[in-house]
Amino acid sequence: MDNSQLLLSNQICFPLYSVSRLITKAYTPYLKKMGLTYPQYLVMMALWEKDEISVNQIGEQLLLETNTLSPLLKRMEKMDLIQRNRSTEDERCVKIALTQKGKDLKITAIPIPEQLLQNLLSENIEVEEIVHLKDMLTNWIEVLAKKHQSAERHGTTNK
Amino acid sequence: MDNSQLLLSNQICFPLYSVSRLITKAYTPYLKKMGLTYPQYLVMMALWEKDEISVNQIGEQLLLETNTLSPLLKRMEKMDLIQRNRSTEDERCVKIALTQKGKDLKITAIPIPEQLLQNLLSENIEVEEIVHLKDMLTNWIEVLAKKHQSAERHGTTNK
DNA sequence: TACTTTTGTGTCGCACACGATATAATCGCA
DNA sequence: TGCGATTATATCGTGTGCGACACAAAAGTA
Repeated sequence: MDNSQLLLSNQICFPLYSVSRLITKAYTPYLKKMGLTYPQYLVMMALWEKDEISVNQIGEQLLLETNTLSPLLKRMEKMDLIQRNRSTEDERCVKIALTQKGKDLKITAIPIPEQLLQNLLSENIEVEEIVHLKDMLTNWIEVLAKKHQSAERHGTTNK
Repeated sequence: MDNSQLLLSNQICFPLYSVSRLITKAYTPYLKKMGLTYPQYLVMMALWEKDEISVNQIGEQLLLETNTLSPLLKRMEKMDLIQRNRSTEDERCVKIALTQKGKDLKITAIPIPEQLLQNLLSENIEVEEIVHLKDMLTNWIEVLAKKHQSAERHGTTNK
């Protein structure tokens, strides 16, 4: 029987999974200095871009569910990086706002992407290749995330 | 100050992280029928390729540490998919062998990669793009994993 | 041989991810 | 207005990942 497709080397999933973890690992030493984990760093970047957004809005940007974000945000509140406040207009919403400490951390974070880039370049990976990869993946996100969202709306769980 | 690099949209890390999770999620319904999680599926693929290998060898292929694999393999043993036996030549090694049930599961698994591929193609993602992406990422793995291994050998923990 | 180092596996603790489900607030509509 | 459907957030349970560390077996070395 033909099982060549079952070879690890022939699947797109495994390289994606591995490279994602390897890149996260490459970030870790830099983030550790700030006391952040990688997903926490993503939340901070979302907030540095636009402050005072709801849990849901963060989830839409990072493609994370609230059941992942809720505990994560509570940890970040305990670290005094953010504040969680229930919105007055809509009591269901929890607005996430940066504390001064959270805002200040941005200065420390700014050089990190450049340092990571230099890391990759020193490994003989070309800038063009990185940009190309980023654009391809961003396109995939659009396609795959849209599918996921529409599946949610129409209810995949046939209870 | 210039902080354009801090934008989520300008980083390679975030698309990698998201697409990896989205692809894993695309696999989940197929794997669920077999009672496997995604990392368990990876272990099974490694074993279908070559049976009776050590925990370490699985870790080298999947780029996972033994502290991740040990509990995972114990769960798979409880599911009667594999057997764990300490090697007689080297008492430190634990050899992982497929059970009959584990071997039989391969038949069920064979059509999965093709189905996933069809999923992607129906989203207007070209085969050439997938192959291209796979090759690029496989190259990155080589570069990033080698770096990681050499860092381990020379000891990053300066105790 | 005795002792140090390395190797292979494992436990522990912490932080995600996410499916399933709960709960309260808001919305939509008859 | 009233009430079922939807929405926003959260809790719980399970399964990874991984840093730190433990421990025994094997390898290296004086």
